[in-house]
Amino acid sequence: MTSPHKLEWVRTPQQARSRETLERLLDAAEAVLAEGGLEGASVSEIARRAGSSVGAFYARFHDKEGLLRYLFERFDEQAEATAVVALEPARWDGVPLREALETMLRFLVDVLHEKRGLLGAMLTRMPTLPALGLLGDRLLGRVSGLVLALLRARGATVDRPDPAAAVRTAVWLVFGALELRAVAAGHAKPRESDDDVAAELAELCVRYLGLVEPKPAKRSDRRPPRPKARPRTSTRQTTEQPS
Amino acid sequence: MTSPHKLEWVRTPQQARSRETLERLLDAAEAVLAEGGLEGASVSEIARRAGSSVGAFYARFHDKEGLLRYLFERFDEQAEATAVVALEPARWDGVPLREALETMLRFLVDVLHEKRGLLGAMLTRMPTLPALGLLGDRLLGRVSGLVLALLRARGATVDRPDPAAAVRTAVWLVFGALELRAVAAGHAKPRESDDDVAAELAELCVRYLGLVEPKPAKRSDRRPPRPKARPRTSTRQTTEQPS
DNA sequence: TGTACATCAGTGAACGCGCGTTCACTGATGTAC
DNA sequence: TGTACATCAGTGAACGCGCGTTCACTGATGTAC
Repeated sequence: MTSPHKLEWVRTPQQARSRETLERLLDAAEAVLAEGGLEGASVSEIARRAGSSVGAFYARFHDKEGLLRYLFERFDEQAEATAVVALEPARWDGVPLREALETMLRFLVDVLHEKRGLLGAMLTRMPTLPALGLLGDRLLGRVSGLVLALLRARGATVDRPDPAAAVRTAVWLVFGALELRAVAAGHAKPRESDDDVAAELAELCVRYLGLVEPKPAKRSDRRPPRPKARPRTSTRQTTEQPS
Repeated sequence: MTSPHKLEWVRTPQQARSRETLERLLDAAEAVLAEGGLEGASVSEIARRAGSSVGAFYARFHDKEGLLRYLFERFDEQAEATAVVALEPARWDGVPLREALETMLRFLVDVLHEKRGLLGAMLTRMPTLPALGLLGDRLLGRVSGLVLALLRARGATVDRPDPAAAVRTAVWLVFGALELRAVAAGHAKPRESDDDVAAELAELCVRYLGLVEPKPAKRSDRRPPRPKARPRTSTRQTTEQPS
């Protein structure tokens, strides 16, 4: 809400009441998208689910496109903020690389499944909205950079001529596969368990990147991993920095 | 046209003239899907592009849903038939595994890009049409089986506890990543060249599966690879067996 | 604190547009004798 | 081969429905004095 460029997509609320309405509309939109896809997400349905009205919707957004753009941009911001927190080297002090990878990937499986409605909508809109592709590209680049930094901070070596490019490809592979899985899933549970998928993707990273970690110093203060940060639920903005 | 279950989605044409109209409608539908996605693919637009009329459309299909189901099923059949031909061990006699992989993956990049409209539509419809997910699952299983058979026929070893599962995962990764790339691309050219992508995916397969091929027998009749089979353009059915 | 007024927020019926679908009709093809 | 009829194929205007969007109106909140 504080970033000024968002004024393009949403009419800034002036009172607490309308801010709440806005949040409810956003939550409802994501819920409806997850259940019925873009086709089931009519403005009246979104308003109904939010316990609001069509008029209230248009008091907040210039048009339906505005809602979608706002949701996409918010997703991008939340994803990046979460990645920054999750990939901070300090968070994984004393945790073996493979375990760290698995924990992160398991988390990613859940997030992408939760956001499958939004992801599906983004995929649908991508051919028409080239800016969306750029958004995805930017996020991919940002996450890859963070992963590379994390690996370097741990002193892990990547057995590839161009580690940066290889990491980028690995991130792309993981996102592509999980996005396909999440969007294709619908409500049905896929055949492989989420844990198995996370473990396999960790295996993929280790093998594809040729990851080797230096022997850990046998410190006695090895802490167990702290629980991973969850992305903010859509009722709050996630622009604050990681602590 | 010969498989009887298709009668559900399409009204079998009786004359050559109407068969041609049907083909033109199908081609137009794919073209329109590729350009404007599901949203741009109205019945009147499809008919217009086919140089036909709305009435002619409904003479062939019960409804719009019928067209989509037919296209999806035809894609599935063509994909499977192409996979059978492309993954036949004899085709790759004397070709090193890595080169074979790269050639096949390069081909896959092109096909998925060509079919990006249809793939996008399938992704959009998947949450609503659970049958589509099953279709994808079946194809994934079938292709994985063929890949595994090809590897075995060549005497290549897979350094994984459960080779079948690992191959399946690899196929899933490749499809997911390429589908994301193709659908997200729209008309813009992605940053990495198609050749680079194919090479990287080959690297992925070799490393992730721990592929090792036995030294080739130094036969003098080592033939160069025959050109890969192209999938049939939509003006012909692809139910014939590989020669 | 109380009152008057301006602005913000929300409501839901109404409108117009584009879509999927139908249908009365015309033209082309095949068949019987 | 020619003619009469039946069926197949195609046309495009018309219909109805649901969608996105607007707007006249009511209610809530904030502010000036």
